[in-house]
Amino acid sequence: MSIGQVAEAVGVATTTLRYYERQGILFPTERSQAGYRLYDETAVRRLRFVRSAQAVGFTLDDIRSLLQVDGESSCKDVQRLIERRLAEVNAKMADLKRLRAALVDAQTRCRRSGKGCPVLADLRSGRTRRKVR
Amino acid sequence: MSIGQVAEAVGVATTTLRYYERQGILFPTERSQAGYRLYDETAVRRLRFVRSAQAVGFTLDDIRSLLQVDGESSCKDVQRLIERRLAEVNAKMADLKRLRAALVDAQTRCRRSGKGCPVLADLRSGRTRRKVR
DNA sequence: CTTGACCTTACACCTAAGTCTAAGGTGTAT
DNA sequence: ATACACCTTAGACTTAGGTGTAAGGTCAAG
Repeated sequence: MSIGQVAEAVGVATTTLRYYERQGILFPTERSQAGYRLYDETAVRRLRFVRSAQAVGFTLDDIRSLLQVDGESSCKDVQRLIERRLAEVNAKMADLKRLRAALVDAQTRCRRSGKGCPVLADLRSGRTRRKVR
Repeated sequence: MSIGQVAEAVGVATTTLRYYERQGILFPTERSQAGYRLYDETAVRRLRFVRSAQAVGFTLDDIRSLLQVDGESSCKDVQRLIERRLAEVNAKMADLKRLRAALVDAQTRCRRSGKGCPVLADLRSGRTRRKVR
């Protein structure tokens, strides 16, 4: 398969495939006599793997290690990555919850106020919500 | 206050303060005769506000609009802005929830498996969870 | 045999939120 | 008066994940 066919099959730009190659993530199995990259079916699967992993928030760095692990090691490395990512997600959600509470609070006070803006007043007086992280 | 004092007070690099100035987010109230930036207390409050907002994922662009409202606009604008932020925050949280569910699921299956990695197997076979974001 | 779609390379550019560097001016403590 | 910490500017660099451009080679169809 040519680079364009693989790209088409997975829904990715050909430039992205070349980029992945530079990043050590996906290589063509061979080159045509004209120098064209030639891929086989496993490239498509591998590429889909990359995109799925990205969709779940893994970086290309993470994915490179995942792909290196792929084949021999137990789940240990994968679990470590998941754990780390999960901690990040949880922290972010806690942050967002706090922010949302603050916004809802501001909204409520804003609606109740007859004149003047309590939120602006707060902001000006520096009464900001507690510093996060 | 000098740039260094403000930076120290808020726990930010002086270079960051100059960067914020270039970005139209925080300006010194005046300059010393030598050209040194001079800030007052409101700068510290404003800066803390910026850092809090950043900590929960607002971009400097977002923050600039928030701060612009601060100066002159009416409560209506603030409410509109709050509404928009709230929608963004809720969307972000929904994304994160979906992401977390996928991660937890992967983790669970990972832990249950005796040998081989079900996550890698899944991803390799292209059986991905629904795409997030 | 030329047009158009596709491929190659190398290199520059993009966003975001800064950080680093060079080359120089200022303020103060000893 | 000199060492040292601090300040100034402009401009280049950083990370991540690519995108865009220039200049050219290849392949199939008409």
